[in-house]
Amino acid sequence: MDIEKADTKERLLDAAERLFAERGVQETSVREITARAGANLAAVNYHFGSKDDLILAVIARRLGPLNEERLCLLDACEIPGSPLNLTLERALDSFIAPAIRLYLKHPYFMRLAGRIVFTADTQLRRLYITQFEKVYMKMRDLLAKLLPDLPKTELLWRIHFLLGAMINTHTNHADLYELSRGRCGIESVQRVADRLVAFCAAGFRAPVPTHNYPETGEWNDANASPTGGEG
Amino acid sequence: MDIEKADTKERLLDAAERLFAERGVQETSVREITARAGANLAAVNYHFGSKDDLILAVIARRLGPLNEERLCLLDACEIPGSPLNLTLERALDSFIAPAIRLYLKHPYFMRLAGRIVFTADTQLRRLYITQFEKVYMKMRDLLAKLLPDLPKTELLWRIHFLLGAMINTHTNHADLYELSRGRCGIESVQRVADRLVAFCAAGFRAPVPTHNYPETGEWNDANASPTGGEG
DNA sequence: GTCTATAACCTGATAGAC
DNA sequence: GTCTATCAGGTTATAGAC
Repeated sequence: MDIEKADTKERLLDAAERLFAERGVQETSVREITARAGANLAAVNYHFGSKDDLILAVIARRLGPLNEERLCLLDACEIPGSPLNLTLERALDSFIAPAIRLYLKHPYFMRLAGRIVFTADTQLRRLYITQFEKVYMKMRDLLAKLLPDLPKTELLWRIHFLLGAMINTHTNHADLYELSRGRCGIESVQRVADRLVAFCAAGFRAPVPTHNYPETGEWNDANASPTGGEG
Repeated sequence: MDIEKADTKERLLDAAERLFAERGVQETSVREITARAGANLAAVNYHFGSKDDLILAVIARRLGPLNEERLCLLDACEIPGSPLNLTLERALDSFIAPAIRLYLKHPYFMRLAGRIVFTADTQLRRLYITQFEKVYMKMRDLLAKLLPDLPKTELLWRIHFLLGAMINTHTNHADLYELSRGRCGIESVQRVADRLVAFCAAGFRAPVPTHNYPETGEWNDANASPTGGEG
């Protein structure tokens, strides 16, 4: 079997992934996608049903495996009886490193992923974030064990900071590359996970600013109202 | 003079700011903007010339003052002869606090600002980032003075992390609010600057991961080619 | 300044031939 | 499966009445 060219369906996914990352999801027309994939205008509707379904397929193709790897690595961190307070870096690395590796392999997708988190399209965001919730909760619980003295509210804020730092890293690295005149370039991205882990580990271990509020020990996941309002 | 209602031009800016933040720039039609502003469809073209010029006006109205305040506060940090190594928190606060304050006052704009940084629209991004460069360089130079032992490449990476953490904070705070079941809510956002400063200050002071590369002492701003390519 | 009507264009989706 | 042709609906921008 020759390598030749992939089938139309996969070529459409590749073309859409790249164009969505480069020009935006809403801003990319089906015509552009089919043109780049060397397919006919009707191909998207034939293979995927609609443009929306193509978007879902582009996301699902890579996001599922990414979060599976994270869950697997996070699980491996929980070795009973081991000195937990020494494994903060490992826990953070289990979450961060898979994303950096995927960025090296599929930079267009990871740029697209970051743009989706920061998009105003609530439907698309909701879909993406829903697939992320399991990883989030596992990491949150693991970090809570590793940092038992850190108030829960503070921990959640710091995870929020970590997420921003990581997403900016794999989405807008081109800015840093340009600003640094190539010194923070693609050849050093393999060390980015280490840098980001070091930065965030120190941040998580930082003393809590000033106040000291009463804290409950629960996440309140249980009594969650299904229709939680946004603030 | 009655408060009554602002003039059409300002009502258009307010409506556009909110709709751009909630639904996206490209996704918002002039029809929606004029409808919300209680103006006629032709009003945008009459007052601003085009939709693109309206976008510029929305950004310029608030971004200029924000960066002016940051420059002013960063300047105030440089007091000759003072113990510089104790003012890292103050330097970071000079950059972060104005953004958090603006988020409290105009949340729609700061959400829009974050979305623009993560948009695929290169023209819009370029415009936004250009207005940001002066603040960036001043903060970078100030941090370099405060952290003379930190390699320059490492410093640039850490500023990149800081930017992501801050932008995520004022753009996607609604997610954190929801995930925390209201515990990381709007009533505690006034303390967010302190939290973010503490997190990042610790990150900047963290030991450099492993390697130790030869470092030049310059930023290479001078011999910058005007058409720098993106990586 | 504000409005209506419309031009010129682009979009996603589809019917039907091959 | 792939193609052409086309539909129905949305977009920005503008000309011209008031």
